[in-house]
Amino acid sequence: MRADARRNYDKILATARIVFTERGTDASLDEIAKRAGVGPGTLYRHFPTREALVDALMQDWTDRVASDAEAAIASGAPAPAMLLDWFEHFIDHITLHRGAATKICAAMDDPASPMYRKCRVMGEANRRVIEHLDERGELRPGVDAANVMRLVSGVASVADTSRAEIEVRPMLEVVVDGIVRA
Amino acid sequence: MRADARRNYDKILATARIVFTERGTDASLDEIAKRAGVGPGTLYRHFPTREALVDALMQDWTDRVASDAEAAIASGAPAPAMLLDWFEHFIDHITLHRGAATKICAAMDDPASPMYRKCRVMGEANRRVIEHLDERGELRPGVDAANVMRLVSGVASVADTSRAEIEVRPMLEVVVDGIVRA
DNA sequence: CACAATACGGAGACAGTCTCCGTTTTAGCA
DNA sequence: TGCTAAAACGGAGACTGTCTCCGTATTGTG
Repeated sequence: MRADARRNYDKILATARIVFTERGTDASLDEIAKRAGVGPGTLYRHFPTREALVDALMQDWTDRVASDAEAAIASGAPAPAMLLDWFEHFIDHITLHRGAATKICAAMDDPASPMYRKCRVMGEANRRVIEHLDERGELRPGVDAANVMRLVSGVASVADTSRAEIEVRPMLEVVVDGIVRA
Repeated sequence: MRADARRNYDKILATARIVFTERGTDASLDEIAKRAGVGPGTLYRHFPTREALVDALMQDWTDRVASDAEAAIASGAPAPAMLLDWFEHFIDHITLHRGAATKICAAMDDPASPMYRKCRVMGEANRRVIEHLDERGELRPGVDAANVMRLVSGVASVADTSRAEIEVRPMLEVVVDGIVRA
């Protein structure tokens, strides 16, 4: 990659991070280009779709999500506490920008999406937490990790979509009660 | 309302029902106008926003949702079966068109939305089912109906958003397990 | 330093939203 | 029925956002 290309790539990303935070993931891409001081052509060459740009912004999530999962497991807390902690971290990650959670829900089961690989990493992290607890015998029989992830993403999506400030905690508590052994 | 106005109103609604089903709730409003044989001005006069149009299409949901809730209660089934049945009906209603569930999630806690009143009716129906079961002593203490509705809407939203065909049943089972008395 | 390869960026085609306002239709009334 | 004010129509067009094409500029390598 040429030096000027790299420069613009980084500039666009930094600007996108700001604009998406200000205005949500539906913000105008041309505006991002303008504020980054590049032409729209440049933006679209680096990021052919909005999704590709959002995806690039999530670069470092992947690692953090995985390490959050490991930390939760390592804590050795009882199932309910461990799950709540893990779920809240999970939701924090996928609601970084308004509208992000919904996009991730869409990408989760769509192998064609550029975000799909990251969703798989998140799914993997989640699976590890669930399986760990399952091995400790603290979950109901038949709990499916993919299913749990969808459910938690749904909670994130509601919170993300809603105009009002929604408390996710009470919803997560229901989910937790629904999967830990009675 | 003048006769020609009524005629156009109905025509637009009928066309919107078709187009939204074909293309989802993001379809072009001008296209709906064109296919309905009216000018865009006419469409926007009757339905100032997309949301107002979607809302008008949901006209008859309200009644059906309420009667579904009554039917569920009248069935006298045990809590898990009654809830599953009710939740599935609920989700059927709010996923009538692709993208509808997400719009409803947004409207649910936004009194300014034209859909807000309908959401309240749905919320009321849900509350009745939950409270009925609570009175029968079959729910865990502290279950909050509004919270349950958000959770179930989240499930609907995930299923609606996802490219793949998601089974809602397993998710609903988790929710049910999370609210019925252990 | 020359020159190919690479990248830039903005003009503009296209699509969707929404409004304004001159024209047409309707309904009530003489 | 014929007239008229009020109501409604509808389409031209302003505006905004997406995305592409291609002439121009920048880079880095021999």
